[in-house]
Amino acid sequence: MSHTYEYPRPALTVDCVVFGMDEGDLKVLLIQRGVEPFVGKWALPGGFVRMEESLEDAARRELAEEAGIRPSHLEQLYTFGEPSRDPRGRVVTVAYFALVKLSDHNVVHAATDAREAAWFSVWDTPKLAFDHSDVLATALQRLKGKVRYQPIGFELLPPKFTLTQLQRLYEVILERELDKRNFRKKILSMDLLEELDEVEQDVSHRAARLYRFDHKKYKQLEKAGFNFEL
Amino acid sequence: MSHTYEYPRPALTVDCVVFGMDEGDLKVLLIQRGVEPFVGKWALPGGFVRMEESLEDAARRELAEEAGIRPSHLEQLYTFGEPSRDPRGRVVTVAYFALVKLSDHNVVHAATDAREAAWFSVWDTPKLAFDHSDVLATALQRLKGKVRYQPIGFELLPPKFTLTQLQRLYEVILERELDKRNFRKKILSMDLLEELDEVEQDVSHRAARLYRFDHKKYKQLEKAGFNFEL
DNA sequence: GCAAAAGTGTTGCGAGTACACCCATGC
DNA sequence: GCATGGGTGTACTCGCAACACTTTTGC
Repeated sequence: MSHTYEYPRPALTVDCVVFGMDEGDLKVLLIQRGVEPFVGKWALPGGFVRMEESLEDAARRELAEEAGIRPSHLEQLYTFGEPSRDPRGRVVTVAYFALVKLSDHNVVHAATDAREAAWFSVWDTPKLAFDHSDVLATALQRLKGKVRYQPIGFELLPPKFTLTQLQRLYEVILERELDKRNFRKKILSMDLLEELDEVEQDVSHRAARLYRFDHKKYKQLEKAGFNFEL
Repeated sequence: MSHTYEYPRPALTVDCVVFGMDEGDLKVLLIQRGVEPFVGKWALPGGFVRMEESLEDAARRELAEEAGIRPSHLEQLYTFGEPSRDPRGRVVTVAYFALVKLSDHNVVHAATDAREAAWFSVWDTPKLAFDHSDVLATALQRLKGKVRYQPIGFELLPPKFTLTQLQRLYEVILERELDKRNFRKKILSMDLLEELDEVEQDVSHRAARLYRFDHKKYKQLEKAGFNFEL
């Protein structure tokens, strides 16, 4: 055991920005804090990293514990380590970025340890604890950038979706309107969507055809040098 | 002081991948380790984060201490935290990505603490300590991706450079040849280069005109919604 | 029959790519 | 005078953006 171990160390946490799409509204999962500091304030789900788990495992564990959520996409976002970011002392946090299908039974059970969990529109969140507003802003930026050149948007939709749903998703994330015909042309020409023999139900107008994203085909095309774009 | 502080914590380090461009060869800075583990092996410069400094400050400090280098570009790359990545125990490292102008007096003094520092071609490095090969690979990927949509390539060149130098830089990083006329047309049309009334010296052929990258103009255009691309 | 959303093609423009020759300089 | 790299313009292609009307369904 080396001498380096005798120096004081920053504490290490993970925090997760979990996005979900609810009927054309982009939501983020927040937890109401039950302990000091910032008791009662809303914050990103997260917690301390244990000695024997990887960072990603820690993120998954916290999400399961605090909200009963198993994200369909999870990636590391950024590490925040300003000395003053936590009033308790030096705490460095590795932020993760997650996408979930709200359709799944990801209906957010109340958390294990008496805190509350809830979905907020990303355009209208309360003031957050710590530097979590910065973390959220960074995550939004990442989502906006990445959705255009990687097909991660599908992780926010139910397995079967209409093209209009897909278009709305892009419009909300990119914060601009898209042309219906051009959008359909582009996305269908990539040949990544499986056209199903089903239509949406219970709508009071012409029912739209349902599609499924073909993960396998995408992996194949990707290996062959194909690049998803918008 | 909360109970959370009584749990054991991972140690926290920073490691830096520093790139330099040497006459058409892309180089990375490595340090020969002077202490266990991996004594004598080559590794990325780095070290433990102190309690009172930010992560970026830690990266800058280590670069100054170990190699006397002050990078012209420094950004966070990725955080590596597999429990088994360090034989001494749990060590999480925040990797940084740096670019330096080799022309500057960044000639790598021998390091402070008896270790040696040297530049290696990125295509021909020795086996590295820890998971530093993964870190290097991640950094190369980032450089390759980022150089196309952000004008960071200039941080690898001397303040005054020729268009051919610039083109070689892109060719080396992107690992493909570019067309001279198209390259010049594109880069000049962005109006980011200041055409100087000077030419390169001491070449045994027609001397090329020198240019300078206009950082100020770029910042302005960026604010106005301009996007650099290739 | 009316409201509401689904579905469907064509055209013009601009950006990217491919491509070859003469010029200036040092030796 | 020859070797070495510097410097320059055009034509074709393809992808992107703009744009409006008919169809289906529920009420």
